[in-house]
Amino acid sequence: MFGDADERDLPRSAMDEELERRRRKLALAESKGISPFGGRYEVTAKAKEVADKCDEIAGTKVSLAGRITAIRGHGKACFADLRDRTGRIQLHVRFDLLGEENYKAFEELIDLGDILGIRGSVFRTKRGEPTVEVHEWTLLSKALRPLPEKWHGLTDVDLRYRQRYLDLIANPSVQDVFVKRSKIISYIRRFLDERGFIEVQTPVLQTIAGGAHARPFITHHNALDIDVYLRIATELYLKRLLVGGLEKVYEIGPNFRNEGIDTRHNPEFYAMEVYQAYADYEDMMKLVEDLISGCAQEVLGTMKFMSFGHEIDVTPPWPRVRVWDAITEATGIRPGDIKNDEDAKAIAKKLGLQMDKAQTKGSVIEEIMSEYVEPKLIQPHFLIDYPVEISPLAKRREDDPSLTYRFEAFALGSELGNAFSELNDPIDQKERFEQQAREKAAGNREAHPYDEDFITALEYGMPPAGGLGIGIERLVMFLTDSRSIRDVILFPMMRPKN
RNA sequence: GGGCCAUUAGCUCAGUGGUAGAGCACCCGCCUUUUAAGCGGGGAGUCGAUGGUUCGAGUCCAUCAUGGCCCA
Repeated sequence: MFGDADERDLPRSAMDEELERRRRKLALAESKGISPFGGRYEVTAKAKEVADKCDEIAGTKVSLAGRITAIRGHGKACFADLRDRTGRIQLHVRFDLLGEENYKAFEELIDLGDILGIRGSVFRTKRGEPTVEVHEWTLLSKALRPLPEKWHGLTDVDLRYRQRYLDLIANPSVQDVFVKRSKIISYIRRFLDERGFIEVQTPVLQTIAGGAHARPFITHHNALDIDVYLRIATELYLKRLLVGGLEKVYEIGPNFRNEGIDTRHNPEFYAMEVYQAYADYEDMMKLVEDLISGCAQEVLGTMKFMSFGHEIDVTPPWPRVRVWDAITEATGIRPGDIKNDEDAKAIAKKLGLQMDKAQTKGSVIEEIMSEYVEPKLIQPHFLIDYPVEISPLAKRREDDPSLTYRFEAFALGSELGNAFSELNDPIDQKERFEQQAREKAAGNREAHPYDEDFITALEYGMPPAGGLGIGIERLVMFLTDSRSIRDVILFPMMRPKN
């Protein structure tokens, strides 16, 4: 009496039934001699082009390919939507044009989500919709799983990031962001190439992870039996190329930082670094203004746009504010108030700064900046003349050796770029590394590591130079009004399921 | 690391201790210019997981998992 529950009687979920149904259709297609996963297909038109030029090309034959995203049955005819990279176009599939067998095959075999090639002629319906009257259809790929819901799309952020392909299908605006990302990177390359820079590739696997303050990922090279790090920056290698005489170089590529994940941080991100011999940080400020305003003009068609609820204007020139002027204005604290680490601790206490890092002069200044100054910088600004303690690779100011020729570009309270006149004095550089080593010993895990070979390179002579780094994701977020870095990275880092 | 919130059908969401719901999608029927097509009918669930409280838990409690927001 317990053994008679046949497998056929077990409850099956809607999903099981759907998968089974689609697989049956696949088998049915094969039995009719129709390949469910077709091959090359000659495409002569795109959806948007047909829609835009509908009246101009009405009556002409076109060939399109794309995914079926809606079918509206009408008895002996049906309307369907076909989506390609450019947009959506309506199809009209008619019994009287295809004949009984072919029309029935379409009705029986095609599901939402299938990828089809179609040939037909362009017309406009009574209701004014640009449409392709289908003469021939070809199954190019059978979808074995159903698409997310057509009206609300896919909103579950977990699913959106883990199954980005579904997000891209269900939410067309997501495609726009990544097309813009592509255009931004492409513009940067064009901009720099036109100015005589050459793009280079330096190691991702490094034995000393320098050029920034961050903890690296560690991995292991088996043949050499050594630990190596994924790079946190490209800076020190690019400067070696200045020593080598390449003079104007840049690199665009991934960096890796072993830190937490939030709306502004992904452990893997893209950065652009540029170095120009015989230039300085003034040149770099000009370059940032021209690059970002030009990029906005190229990609958005304007230098004034909405981002994070603010009307942003990136038209050059951008205001410049000295770091200490900004700190004094915001807090009343003057450079003389923080002469050493003891002063810094007292100031931190007075301001109620809660810091998990060691409270050194440099780190307290950084904390004051991020707490009191940076959030106010909504329109593009340059903060200039950073203290030497937090700028171990930047050249000292001649008129005040406690400061450097360094700036950071800010907008919407967020850093867009970091640049300086590069330190090319090997003796000073060595002392800065030694200072960083002391900070490391004092517990700062993000202190810059000592790089002996880099010192050696400088000893051969590096031309004075301006250098610049820009985080690509921050720039894309800024220009596309994206609230999370995960919205501008196709496959952001996620904790694995199960 | 701390606080708050979310997790229910493939998707989007209702459901405040007493029979598991809707829209889309899916299946069947009608329909040859519709478009969130329409009309009629139907099937679909490990209510994130594990414990607990209770006569009875999607609902209350605890722990855990994943994600989001805020804080550090």
